Amino acid sequence: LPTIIDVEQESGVSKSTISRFLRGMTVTEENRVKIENAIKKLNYKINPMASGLKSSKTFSVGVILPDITDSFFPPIIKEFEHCMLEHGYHVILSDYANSREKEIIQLGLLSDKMVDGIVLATSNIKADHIKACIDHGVPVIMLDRLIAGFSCDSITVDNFNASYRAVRECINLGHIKIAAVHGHFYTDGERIKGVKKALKDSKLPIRDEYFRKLNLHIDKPEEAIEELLDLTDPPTLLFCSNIYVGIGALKVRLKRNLKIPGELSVLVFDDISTFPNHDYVTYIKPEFSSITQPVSEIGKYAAELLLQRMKDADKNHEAVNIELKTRLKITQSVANIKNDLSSDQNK
Amino acid sequence: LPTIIDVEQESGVSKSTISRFLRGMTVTEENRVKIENAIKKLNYKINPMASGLKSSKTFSVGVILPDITDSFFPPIIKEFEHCMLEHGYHVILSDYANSREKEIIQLGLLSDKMVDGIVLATSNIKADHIKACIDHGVPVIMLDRLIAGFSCDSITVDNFNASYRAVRECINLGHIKIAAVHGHFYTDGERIKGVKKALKDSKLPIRDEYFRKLNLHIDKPEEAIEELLDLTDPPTLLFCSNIYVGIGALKVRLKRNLKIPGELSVLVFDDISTFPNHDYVTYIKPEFSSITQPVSEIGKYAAELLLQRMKDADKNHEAVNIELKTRLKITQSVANIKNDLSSDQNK
DNA sequence: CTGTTAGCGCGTTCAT
DNA sequence: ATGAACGCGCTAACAG
Repeated sequence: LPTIIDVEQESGVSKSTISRFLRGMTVTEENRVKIENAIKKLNYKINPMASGLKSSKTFSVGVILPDITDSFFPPIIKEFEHCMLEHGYHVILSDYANSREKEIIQLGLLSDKMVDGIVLATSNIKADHIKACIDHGVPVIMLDRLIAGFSCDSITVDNFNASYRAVRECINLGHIKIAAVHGHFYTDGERIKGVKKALKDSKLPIRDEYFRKLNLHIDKPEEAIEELLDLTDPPTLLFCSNIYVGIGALKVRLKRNLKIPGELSVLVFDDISTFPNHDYVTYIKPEFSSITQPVSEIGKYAAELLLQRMKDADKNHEAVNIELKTRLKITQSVANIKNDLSSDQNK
Repeated sequence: LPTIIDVEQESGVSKSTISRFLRGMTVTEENRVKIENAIKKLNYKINPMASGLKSSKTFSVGVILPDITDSFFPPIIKEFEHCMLEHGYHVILSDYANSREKEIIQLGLLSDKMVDGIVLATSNIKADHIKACIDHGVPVIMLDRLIAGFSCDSITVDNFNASYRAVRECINLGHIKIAAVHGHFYTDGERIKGVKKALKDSKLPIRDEYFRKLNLHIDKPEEAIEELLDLTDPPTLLFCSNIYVGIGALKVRLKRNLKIPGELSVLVFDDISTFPNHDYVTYIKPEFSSITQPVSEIGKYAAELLLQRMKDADKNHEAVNIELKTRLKITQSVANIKNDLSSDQNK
């Protein structure tokens, strides 16, 4: 492989001038031509390792995820990788298989590998590993999930507010008996807080038997949902705090031939039909009401924020929290109970 | 950051001995202790760029895919990344967005970046870029798709044989009017060859109007399927050459409330229910008959073959083609016509 | 098995 | 704007 010295000899220009040219600094028109010709002739490529040894830049960034087969992530990564590539960065993918320990290990490995930055969707509730990484000079952007009491750059969505507003809408449609099935992660927590706040603000009771917290790596949401349906006083509306619970609702629907919204109204945080290879669920009518996350934007903003942090890596920044807006779509899957009972209350 | 020289001073052992120790060569017990203590005390980490500058190894490999949101790939990548990590390699992800040109660019970029190896699911029909990459000393493993007339290490599945045998089974069940909807990629081609061979070997006619080749980036398989159904002499069995066509069949099924197998028997290459977040389709009965690909194994074998190639990079190997076995599952979605017509032919 | 020495290819002072 | 010289941190070839 040709080195910069070969270019030096071929072009007759000294290698420091070539090096300057290579990083976009001004060079005599005459030298520019000589250099370009020599580079083309030799098919010279800069050696990233030699370059990185001096500059301490690898031009690669890490993305650390709990599970790449979770269909939520690929669209985010796709956009992220696209943006990073435009700026000359490669993306290293790390799947930590929902293991908190492995997450910590992966973060350490990437940091040791001297990636220039990291995007992390954490499953941990302590942030020591992240703090250590940042202290080592590697900027970290938290994706989708935060850690309580830890301030860090992040990209999330309006979990709390979106859930709050969605449930308020359902309450306005007359729903009083509102249940929720959810997981035990950060996002689930925020969303359920929104649900409960909506109930509270509408002076509705929060009934413990209607709130089912699951470990979605173990528990089957469809079972929890069936149990809710089989209560002597079942809910009229089910809030599914994520796609897995939404899919659980779909299973129950298919299994019991459940009438939506006749027997149960359903609202899902996430929109199954927008997930990869899932568009066919739109043929199961009525579609579940949904809260759509802007996955491409999540990837885009993660890239932009990370690029910014890497640009001025030395400076101390305030942590920036970018909270993207979701889109609420109430479909026929949520019954208008109020209309049925008292149509005079409509404006 | 501490360097090997700091360890040298701290431990009193020369840096070349330290370097040897670091790459697992034998060292005096006495020195081992000194070195380990110094490393621990200083929290020394090897500098991958300085190391790579000498050894020309980055300990990272590239995976180049047409579309990471295609649910076929994430499980493969997951396993691949897992295996590579165990051997100290990181995985760089490159999505070329189904663009043949971008695929070529991405391969060049990764090769320039001096990754130690590459796994590629190509969309190209010429192999110049791959040849160039291998000539530069970067081993390439082709994944899922081959290029006609180009010999290269690869991991595929038994597209031809699996399709052949599946269709033979259906023919044995009495099917004569067999249609197929398929895409224009390598795998589709192999599978359709298998279908046609099965028809030929059973002395059944290959009716042009039953074979629909689509550009799945543009054409909607559900439309082609509906057209087949609306023929004056419609097929009794539909072969879907990939998951997208299978999903098209699912759409038609849901949209027209199609009776399976009453109005149409369906066989899909790929099993929708095994795709991420898709297990709920098992509640739509009867499940489509399917040919399941061993996705984890694909990732595992790709990793193993690549590791082997990187180990003895200088030697010239014969190209190895690993063809993994799929699993056929004929369900109630394929009608037993023969039984209905002539139960006396059963043994 | 150890330590000494000489680069790997490039970035970055300096003087000019 | 340019060229000469040094050093980034590590590995490998050598002599001991």
